[in-house]
Amino acid sequence: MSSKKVTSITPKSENLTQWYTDVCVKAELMDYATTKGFIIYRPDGYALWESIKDYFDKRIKALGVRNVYLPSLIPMSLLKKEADLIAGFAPECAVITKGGNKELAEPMVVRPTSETMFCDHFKNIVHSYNDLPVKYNQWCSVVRWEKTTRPFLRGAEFLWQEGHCLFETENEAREFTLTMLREYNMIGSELLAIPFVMGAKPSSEKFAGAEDTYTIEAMMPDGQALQSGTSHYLGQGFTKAYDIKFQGRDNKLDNPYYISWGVSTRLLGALIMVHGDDEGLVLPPRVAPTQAVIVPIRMDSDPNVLKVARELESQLKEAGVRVYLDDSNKTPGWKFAQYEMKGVPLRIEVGPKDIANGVVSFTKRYDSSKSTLPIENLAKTIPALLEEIQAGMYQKALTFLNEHIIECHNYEEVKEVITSGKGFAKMMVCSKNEAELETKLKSELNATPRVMPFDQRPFQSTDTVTGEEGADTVIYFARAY
RNA sequence: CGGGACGUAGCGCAGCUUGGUAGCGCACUUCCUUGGGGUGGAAGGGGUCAUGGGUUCAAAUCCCAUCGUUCCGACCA
Repeated sequence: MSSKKVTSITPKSENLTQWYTDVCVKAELMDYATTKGFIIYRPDGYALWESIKDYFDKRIKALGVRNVYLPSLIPMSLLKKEADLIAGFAPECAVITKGGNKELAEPMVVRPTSETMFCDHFKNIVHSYNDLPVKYNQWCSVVRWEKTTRPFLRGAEFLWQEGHCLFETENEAREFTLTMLREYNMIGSELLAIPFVMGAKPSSEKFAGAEDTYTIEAMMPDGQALQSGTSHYLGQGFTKAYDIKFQGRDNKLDNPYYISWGVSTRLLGALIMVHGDDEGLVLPPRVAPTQAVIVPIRMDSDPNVLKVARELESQLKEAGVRVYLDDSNKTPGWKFAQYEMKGVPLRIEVGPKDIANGVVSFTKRYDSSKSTLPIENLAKTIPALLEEIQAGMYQKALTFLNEHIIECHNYEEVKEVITSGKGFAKMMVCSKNEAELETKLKSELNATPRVMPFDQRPFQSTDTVTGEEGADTVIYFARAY
């Protein structure tokens, strides 16, 4: 391969964070905005979010969730009603104190999350058990005044969806909390080709005001964890604080059970990190804005090339493939590098030799494998190939995840796994030791308990660190983004 | 929020030490050439040197401050 003349990306192995930033900028997913800490979503970046949104919006509507929109500004007094929430979010709130030239009687907070606004509204619309359940969601942006920001992974403003639902009973609420977590997991398995670890957060990592927080955690290339989506069982804490009451079947007043759930544009960060390589972005076909690019070879000297390429383009479009024919006068080599950088899953080459042989050449982005397909029937074989790529990418990521969840039998092994970036340290823990363990791993290894996976099959009976008998919990510890 | 690096054309950089009114590569425009891994050539267009102040006859260059980006930590989705 010749030296990269147009753009170059820091190798992934040399400096992962620099590599990540390079890919975000050079694959034209985002640009930095003049407003500090904020980014501009460029078309190729926003398209990824739209894919996720389109997919997920259909899914939640099928579950009876309806979309709403609430104000982006929250009066300070309203936010303060739930003590844990304000304690958790106050340090990162943006506050507006003036309207026009006039000092506001009460400061307004730009929403960091909307539990308070939803609750304030819910108390007006919920009166009886007949009004339940309420299943609302909103697509919006939220603002959190972060000290340090990274494109997609942590920004002062990010796009997300926040689901807010009320139920008559605890069981229904808990069940839907987990339903949504499974939906999040499917965004990974069905769309982004990212395998997640599903499970519960230990209490120290729970959402401010939640009784239980469930998470999907992704494995980053450096073995660190990325919390990629959360679903919270909030119990009655909020509904009591905000005085939401309904008359039950027993004629008595009760507070409904509340849950909230969210995924954000952080998923784009996960997508970039999990699949990207030294050549740039690698996209799974189902989210890729362009699924296949056709590169004509020697199109000027052989007029037949462009003719065949155009036929192929319209054939594939008709078959529902998001295809792009690059008939610009750039050289093929330039085009190859360009679309690799942008992560296009499949490159199709059409040249005189191919036409003579009755085939097209193709290269899969994710594993660089090259082959040919007969030129007949491409409207069938290309979509099948794209699905094969999707599945291949998921398998590759799943293998990586499994190889980097490492059972640890003593503290030395935990230390080795964490400090050498090998992945998640899978530990057996006696619940009574959990708090102490957290403190120890936090201070000594900078690792936190990421998740208590739903798969709680024990791999030994003794506590990984203390060696005591009676270890009852499987926990993954890791460094986190 | 601490520590380091950086800010000069769309991108990547040189120029700064030793002040004298801005340059290179890529990208862009036109033409030719080439075309199966970033072709080669010719002619062009594009910059109040991050911002503000100071020193000076004169500042990209020296001094002070501010802002921004980035990397490494701490903190948080």
